[in-house]
Amino acid sequence: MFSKACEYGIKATIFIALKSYQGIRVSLKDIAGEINSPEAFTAKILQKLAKNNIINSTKGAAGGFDIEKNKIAEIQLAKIVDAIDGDSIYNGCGLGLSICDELHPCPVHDKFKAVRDELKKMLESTNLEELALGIKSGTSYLKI
Amino acid sequence: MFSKACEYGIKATIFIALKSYQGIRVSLKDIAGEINSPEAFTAKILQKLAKNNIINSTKGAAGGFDIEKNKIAEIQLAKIVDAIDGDSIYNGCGLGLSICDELHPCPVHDKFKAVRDELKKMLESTNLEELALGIKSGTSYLKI
DNA sequence: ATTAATTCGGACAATTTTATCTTATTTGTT
DNA sequence: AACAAATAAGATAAAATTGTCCGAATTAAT
Repeated sequence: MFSKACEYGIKATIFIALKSYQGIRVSLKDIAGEINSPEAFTAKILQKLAKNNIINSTKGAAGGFDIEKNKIAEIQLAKIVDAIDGDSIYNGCGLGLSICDELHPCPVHDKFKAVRDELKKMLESTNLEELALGIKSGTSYLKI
Repeated sequence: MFSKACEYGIKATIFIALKSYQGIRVSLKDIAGEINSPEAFTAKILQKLAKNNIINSTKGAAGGFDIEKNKIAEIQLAKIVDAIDGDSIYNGCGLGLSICDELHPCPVHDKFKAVRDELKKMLESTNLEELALGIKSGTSYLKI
């Protein structure tokens, strides 16, 4: 459904949010260890997230990544997905047509639209706070 | 959402179904031209569909691909997707965890489950006949 | 100032997906 | 039987995605 990069990006952001609530800035190494992802590849993804103003990155010793506490509840999953994979998942044509709309629909246009709209709605209505909370309370997990 | 191979596969199968209703067996060249796909790559996909008993392939002069008329309404989108992309789209974990279930869910497990279940339901309830009909009646299109 | 711990950025490498080419095989037609 | 028109199958190539490495830049601590 999503690219590997996007999967890592979502997990990383959740972990950073969780630690940010505790006032802790986390390093790349911590993140990669926690979400079980390749370090250097994760670094690239974090850079992208930082450039999209989803996370803060701080260079130097004692540097790392964090998110302002009061921003966490305002960051939707859609924003993360958009930063990494773009919006083609819920906007592009299901069969890859470059033009596909009500006037010139692909054979599955309507059927896909329903599913994609629900996906979009879900991504837009899910925020980082609730996801981080799930990890904190031990009802969900970031690895294995 | 789906791989390019799967997109081509779906479009090809719809076109083959449409022609099969008219008693016409279509060649690889016709198919690739109609759905605007690379010929040799499309050939590989058709082979896979044939091996999965979704389409028939006939070798030799006057050969090509077709589907028994009475099978067309029985072939669901899910069957085509499954043959080409497998079932990971609606069965795998949204964040790529190898184990992700009610007992050990990823942070987005429940939210994704809803969307994926709808996708699955849609794929399983959509059959080739209705898709081919859309093309036939000119209400949907296979290219551009 | 020096050092150590970090992220950044660019180059590179491996893997997967997509696409192509070439040769074999099959089959209808002459 | 020979030929032409197809698909099958394997090898190869190109492109995209995923993953790695290394030197540069930044910053806190000593």
